[in-house]
Amino acid sequence: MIHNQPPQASIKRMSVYLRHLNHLLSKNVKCVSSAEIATALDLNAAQVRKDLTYLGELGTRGVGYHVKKLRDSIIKLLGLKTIRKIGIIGAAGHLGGALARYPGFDKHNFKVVALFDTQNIGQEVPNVGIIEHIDQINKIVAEREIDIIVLCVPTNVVQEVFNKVQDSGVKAVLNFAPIKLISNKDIHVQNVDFTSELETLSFKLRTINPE
Amino acid sequence: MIHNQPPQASIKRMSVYLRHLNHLLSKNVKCVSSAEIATALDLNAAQVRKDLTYLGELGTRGVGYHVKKLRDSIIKLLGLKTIRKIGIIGAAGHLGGALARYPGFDKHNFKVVALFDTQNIGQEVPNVGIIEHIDQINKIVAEREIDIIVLCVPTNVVQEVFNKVQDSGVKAVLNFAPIKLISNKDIHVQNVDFTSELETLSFKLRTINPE
DNA sequence: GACTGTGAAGCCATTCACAGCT
DNA sequence: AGCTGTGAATGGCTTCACAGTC
Repeated sequence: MIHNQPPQASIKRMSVYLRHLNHLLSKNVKCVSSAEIATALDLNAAQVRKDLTYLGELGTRGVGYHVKKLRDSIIKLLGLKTIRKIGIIGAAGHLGGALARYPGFDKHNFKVVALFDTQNIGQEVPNVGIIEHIDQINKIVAEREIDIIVLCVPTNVVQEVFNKVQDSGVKAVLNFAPIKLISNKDIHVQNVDFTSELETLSFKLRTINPE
Repeated sequence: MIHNQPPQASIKRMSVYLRHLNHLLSKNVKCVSSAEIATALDLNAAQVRKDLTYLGELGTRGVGYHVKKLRDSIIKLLGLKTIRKIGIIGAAGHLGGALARYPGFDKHNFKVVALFDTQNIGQEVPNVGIIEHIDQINKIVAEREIDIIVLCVPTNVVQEVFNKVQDSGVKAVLNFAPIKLISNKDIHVQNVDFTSELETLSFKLRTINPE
């Protein structure tokens, strides 16, 4: 059967599968069934199978999936065979600084190669690098072949900073500010919005414990 | 018309509307149409109207929506009329520390009332509080009426910590670790998974720039 | 004329159910 | 027997299109 692009929802789950497969590999598990994956991740087994067919027909009927093959296919699908290079803007702030020091990037095939801010220029984050001025962004993006810019700047300046990022030629942005960024170019934007998640929790609490 | 509970997707957008309405209020805008909201937030106007009817029939045909009334209704729907109290576990870490210092909580009707860790007990986060040992969680949750626990602990211990959190009687958890938490009680869990967002970006980059 | 509220239609994602391998 | 791959059925969300109101 010919497979189209996997839908957005499947892509999100691919990340989740990838982590679980890494976990299984670390426990030396060689083979896994869709039902086992579904149980571990609280999903439907049919959905797991349907998602995995976007990778090709990797399973063996009556047996299951080969963990390593599956993992490698997901890494390939997600474009993680080569390490993705990240630049963090707002690295002098608390959140930016925390991300710069996040130890999990290596394991996930990402690498922080640049730190930007308008303050604390020259300050070093051990094992990562030195904070550089955001005005250098065009040059540094090109030189270090940055794939993704992570925006950790206050909400009131994020649109302005985002405009500079667009001009730098970067094609993907991860935005931590709780605001919809307006873009005029073809640039991919994903948002991490913990405020919204907190408000969702607040709503759910309300249904248990209404006024 | 009788309205049921708004669907999950609408709740997520309520957060987004709330922020936009706050923004409009700060610019002294009194009245807004569904089309204006839709343009600003990159949504469909019919969807905005449908979402807003979950709040009741607040609009005026031919005119639009009263910004303040709309805002108050969303705050009520999301259960944010009373401030929601937050406890942060892993407050001695980089991410937990950054969240403890996040200045946006006030504006969003959340308040950090407890900081937990197993290290750096007694250390102070200015204007927030002192880091206390996680073994105190049951007592502190009850005393300070904590609504939501934010988990900023390393992936390899998060399930273990989550088990303690469940026993503490808290009813909502925001988890920053990239793993599916297994729960045995009725507890609401939302996840913030920036690793997954990064992998989504990596996938999108791949379609521009395939191997 | 402008804009809301909403049934109906359309679209996407999930789940079912079973044929097809091993 | 056990498990995958997948068409068909279902369910949920989004968008259309227009009647209803100011």
